Order: sequence, then structure tokens, then C-alpha cells
Amino acid sequence: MKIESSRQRPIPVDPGALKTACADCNLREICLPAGLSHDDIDQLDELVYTRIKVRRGDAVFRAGETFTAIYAVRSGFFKTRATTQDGREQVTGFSMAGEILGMDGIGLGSHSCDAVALEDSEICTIPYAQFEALSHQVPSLQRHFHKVMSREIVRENGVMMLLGVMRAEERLAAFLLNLSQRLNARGYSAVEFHLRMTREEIGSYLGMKLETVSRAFSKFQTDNIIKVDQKYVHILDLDALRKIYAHHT
Amino acid sequence: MKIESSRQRPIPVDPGALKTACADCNLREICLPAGLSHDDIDQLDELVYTRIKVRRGDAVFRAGETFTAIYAVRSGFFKTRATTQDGREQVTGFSMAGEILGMDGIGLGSHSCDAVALEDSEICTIPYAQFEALSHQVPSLQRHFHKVMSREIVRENGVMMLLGVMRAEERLAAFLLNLSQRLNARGYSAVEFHLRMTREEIGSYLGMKLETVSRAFSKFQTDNIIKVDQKYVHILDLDALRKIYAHHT
DNA sequence: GATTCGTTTTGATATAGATCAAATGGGTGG
DNA sequence: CCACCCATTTGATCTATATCAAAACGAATC
Repeated sequence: MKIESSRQRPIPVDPGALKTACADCNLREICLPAGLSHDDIDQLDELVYTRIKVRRGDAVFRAGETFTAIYAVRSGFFKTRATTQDGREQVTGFSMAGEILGMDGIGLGSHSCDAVALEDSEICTIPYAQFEALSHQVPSLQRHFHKVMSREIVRENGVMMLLGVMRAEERLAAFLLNLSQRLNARGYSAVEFHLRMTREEIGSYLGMKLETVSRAFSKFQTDNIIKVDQKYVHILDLDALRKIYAHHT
Repeated sequence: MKIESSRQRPIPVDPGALKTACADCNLREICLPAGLSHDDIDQLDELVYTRIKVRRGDAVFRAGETFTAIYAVRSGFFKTRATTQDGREQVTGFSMAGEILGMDGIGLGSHSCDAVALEDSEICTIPYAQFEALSHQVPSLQRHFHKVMSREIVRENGVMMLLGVMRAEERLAAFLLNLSQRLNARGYSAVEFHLRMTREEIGSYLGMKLETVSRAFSKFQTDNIIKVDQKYVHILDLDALRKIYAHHT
């Protein structure tokens, strides 16, 4: 199941076909419009005129490309990854509905990583120049955007901690707890879900090899903390997972 | 030489005594005022009324404290660090003149890490509420602040890559090259400098133990790539360092 | 100027996780 | 429906770095 397709760019679809206004979007409370008034959301809606389907394996943007827009994940699942000059790859994050992609490009005007869909997905394109102008008019939008960027900084701090000081099983526990919490915030089960990424991608994110990820999954299953079957995960003992993460046993 | 002093908070000094307007500050091209017009800088100056001395070992802010302001490093050197529940510590960054501290607090309203001075330093306090209001009036300030936050995201991406895929010597090479480049951008030598942090702090940042840091330094010295004497570093062969970093030999 | 404490270096040994290897099992495309 | 390609699991072995230990060195203190 090789997912890196040869297509380089997503295919824009007829905007009308996918038109779902922010105002009507069930993600509005966790996405960019969070905290905006109705009028403000309407203004944002005028900006977000392009909704795009991204097929599994396709990239929303790639490292080196000129930065033009940020993207809100409307549905589906993405990974972002950076690549060293000699081709080693680091997954820097996984993104799900309501989360924002592409903020890495603002600083230098070009993207520093790739954003690749791990399943067929939909994104809302938010042209950055216009977004900046709008957030200049709408203080609450500006405020919220700053929060979104700040939270991304804090998230990455957490990953640095994970990579810097935690052991293999602690890392996997942290990863599962984080997924659980984010899925839960979106109305899904906190204890039962399907992973969208491979063991190798999990490993890359957590700074370990796929075999080590697999062994940690097996260990958790042996200890009756989770039940795993391929991509299906059922957390049987959330507290045990939290203890592994927190107490660093 | 224990630097964690018992004082919890920096001592505000008479603002007049330290008054150096952004307009006159030699950091204005790399700090927040970068790209602002004279008039805009004057507006920013009205905001930055508190300049504070921070003594070595003192914290500008600590994890858990309420977020009220961001801080520009005017002189000196800082580390930021996050701590796990069981007390393990991860240095998440080192900051020097012109760089901004505290952006981690915007998202959740409280800081997620400590910012500690590694030498006697000075910072400019920028009350966030007022800054947000001003950046709302001054588009170029807003634009620049977004860039600063985005660059922080990209920097952390780089650290994730470092921690995730690189080997000990590659990490140290990356670290030295980064320091070199930042010092150079501030008018200091790119090849000769004094480290402000201990081997242990370097190790924490790079996800390795202080002994491993020391061994990597010794190896570089043996290979005539650098000359080290305690905190003094002289890079003899920048290209060799770049090759270690880039080619991942 | 001696003392002390913390930092750094270096050596010896241990180990978590990487690497190598092989078997199993799903999903996908023909 | 079959065949093939990946993904995953599990075992055996290896290795980069951690850990343990001790000596040397410097900077601050009395």
C-alpha cells in the first residue's frame, strides 16, 4: 500500500460542489472561526472560497514551495514531514479536522515541510494575504490566530520533550493519549479508534524505529493496557497509559 | 557555580536609567521593530516602557505563571526549559539579543516553560494586551510578529529533526553552526565565541548526556575541526562542520 | 592562598533501542 | 479470485550512547 502518489498537486474541485460555509461548518468551534461573532464568521467565509479534495498520498504543499495560503483541515488526516539533505525523513506532526496547516511558511515565505494526506481528505484554503488583511480588521480573528500559532509552538515543545527525555514506551503512551484526547474533542471515542498512519510514520514522529513501535504496541497489549489489531486500537486502561506517560515508569 | 538563584522574579529597575528607545536600539533590525517605519517604531516605543535587568539564574517567567507579556532580549543570553512531571528537564531553546521570549503563553494564557538567564541580561517587557492592540493598528507590526512566531515554529521543527534523526556528532555540529550563524548576524565572530551554557544544558537541548557532548567536542578537536577550551570555542574548519551536519557522515 | 564546589574530561561497562532477518497476514490491482 | 506487495510482528544480534566512576581543572569563597 504505497501512498506516495505521483500527482504533485491536489485537484481543485468546483467550489460550489463542496461549498460549506464556516458559519455552517461543524468545526467552527475548534477551527479558525472559534470565538468569532456571526458577522465576523461571514467575513471569514468570503475569504475561504476554495475547498479542495486532497487524495491520499497527495501533498497540500511541499518544502521549498512559495507560501501563499494556510489551510484548515475540513476532513481527513495529514502528516507533515521535513527531510534532511541526505533524505532522512522526520514526521513533525499529524493533523486532523479543524487544525491549521502551513504556518511554517509565513516566516520565510516558503514552506519548510511537506503536508501529505494520509487518507482522502478535504481542506479549506485561506489565502494568506487576504487573511492577514482580514485579521487586521477583526481583532478577535487576530487574537485567535495568535493562539493557534502559540499552541503549535507549545505542541512542538512537547514533542521536543518527548524526543529528548522520554523512553520508547513513554513516547508511545504520550502519542496514544494525545490522539485519544484530540479525537474525543471532535466527538469520537477516546478509547477506540483507527490509526491513519503506519508504524513507520509513528516511529518517525516519535524518534524510534518501526520495530520498536511494534514491540511497544505488543507490550501494551500483553499488559492489557490496549488491544491492537493492525490499525485498530482499543484503549482498555487509560489510567495505566497515563501512568506510563506521567510517572515515567 | 550554581546559577539557579533563589530569587524568583527579576528586579524591575528605574525605567529611566535603562531607557533605550527601540528607535535608537542597535537591535531594531533583527528585533520586533524590523521593517517598521519611524512612526510605527515610535508607537512601539510607547509600549515598551519597562526594561528589566535579569540576573544570571533568574527566571523571566516560569511554567504555570499567568501570561501577561512577551519579552525581547536586549542583551545577554537565556535558556528556555520544560520539565516533566517527574522532574526531568528539557532545554527547548537558547535565546540571544533581539529574540523574543514568552510566545508559548499566548495560546493557553499561561506559560508552558521557564525562561532563565544564563548570564546577567536585559530584557524589554512588551505587555501583550497592548501589543496586540497596537499590532492591530500597525499592519507591518502584525505581519512581522506573525513571521517571528512562524520562524519559531520552523526552528522547533529543526530541533525535532535533530532529535529525531541525527546522531550525536551531527547534533553538535548543527548546534555549533546555528550559534555561529546567529552570533555572526549580530556582528560577532562566526568562528570564535564563548558558550554561555554548560555541557549539561547543551546535552539537554540536543537530547544527549553531558558526557556524550564532551566526547563529541573532544572528537571535533582531535579532528582539527574546532579548538575548545572549556567554554571557549574556535571553529577551525566551518566546512568540515557543515559536512558533518549536511552529509551526515 | 587554600578550600570547596561544580564542571569537564576520560575510561570502563551496561543497555535501550537499532539493525538484520524471516515469517505472517491484509489489502489492492489485475 | 488470485497474486503480489507492503505492513506488521517477532526473534537474534549489534552498537551508539547511557551509565558509572574517578581524576583534573577552574572559578568563587573565605
